[in-house]
Amino acid sequence: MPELPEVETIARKLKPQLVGKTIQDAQLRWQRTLAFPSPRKFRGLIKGQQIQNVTRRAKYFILQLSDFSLLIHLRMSGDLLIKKGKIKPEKHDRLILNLLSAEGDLSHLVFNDTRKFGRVWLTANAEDVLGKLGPEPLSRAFTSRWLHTALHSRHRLLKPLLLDQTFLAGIGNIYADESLHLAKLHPLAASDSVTEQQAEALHRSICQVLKEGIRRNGASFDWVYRGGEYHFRVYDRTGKPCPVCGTSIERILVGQRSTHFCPTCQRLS
DNA sequence: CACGTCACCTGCGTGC
DNA sequence: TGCACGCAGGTGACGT
Repeated sequence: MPELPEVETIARKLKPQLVGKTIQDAQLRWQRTLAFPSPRKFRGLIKGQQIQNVTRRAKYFILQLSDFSLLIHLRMSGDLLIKKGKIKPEKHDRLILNLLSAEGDLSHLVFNDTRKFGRVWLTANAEDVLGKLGPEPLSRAFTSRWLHTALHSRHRLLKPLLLDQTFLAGIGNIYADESLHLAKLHPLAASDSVTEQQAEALHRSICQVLKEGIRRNGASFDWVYRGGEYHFRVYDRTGKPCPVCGTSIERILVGQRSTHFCPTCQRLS
């Protein structure tokens, strides 16, 4: 489900509710949700850990604990919720952490994930999981110079390259389509054919759509994440008018992923 | 190295 | 109403 803006939105909301809480116990309700370590070790290690910070790297949540990092990836259908008091698990709750505040109040961090693709890691070395990720698009490391050079260091189609988390980390199917449209670049363009001006436009567009996503608290789909108000330009708008020129938005498959673009604004040279 | 295919999962909308 | 089918925000393991 969530891409960088959705994860950032959730992380900002969770942080004040989690920092300072102590993890009393964990209920793992779907074994494969836990990527590392084994369920037995996980439960032993996480008990008594205090949550010291909540941050984000790409589409991963990082819960900084006393002695470990708890990393969470929501993949397609995951969500993180806080519930207060006593609770009974819902159908798709995969992991529940029982939390205790300094005042002795009970609450729960619930990882709900319909499709079971989401994963959780408990590790002393977060780099083992995050080490292969490309730069953060909203960091100072991501510049249009870097992007232009990086695009020319490979021969790939633009859209699949934007989705490659080792190239640039945090963009998913929505924001890839949205940034290519804003930059007036065709999703099937070859990465090493992009001019310096086009790379500048793409850099600007990526930053703009991600910031817009964060400002609007992410995008919403009625069946999963609610509350966000990011407005799609092309994504999920097949047959509807391009907001720039009015041409009908087209949908094609690129690398097995649904891809939306304006055939007038985004020419393949 | 680049790309295609499949696997992992459940649920929803569509059309017959 | 029932049922088959296609589709979904992600990633990783294969094979060519």
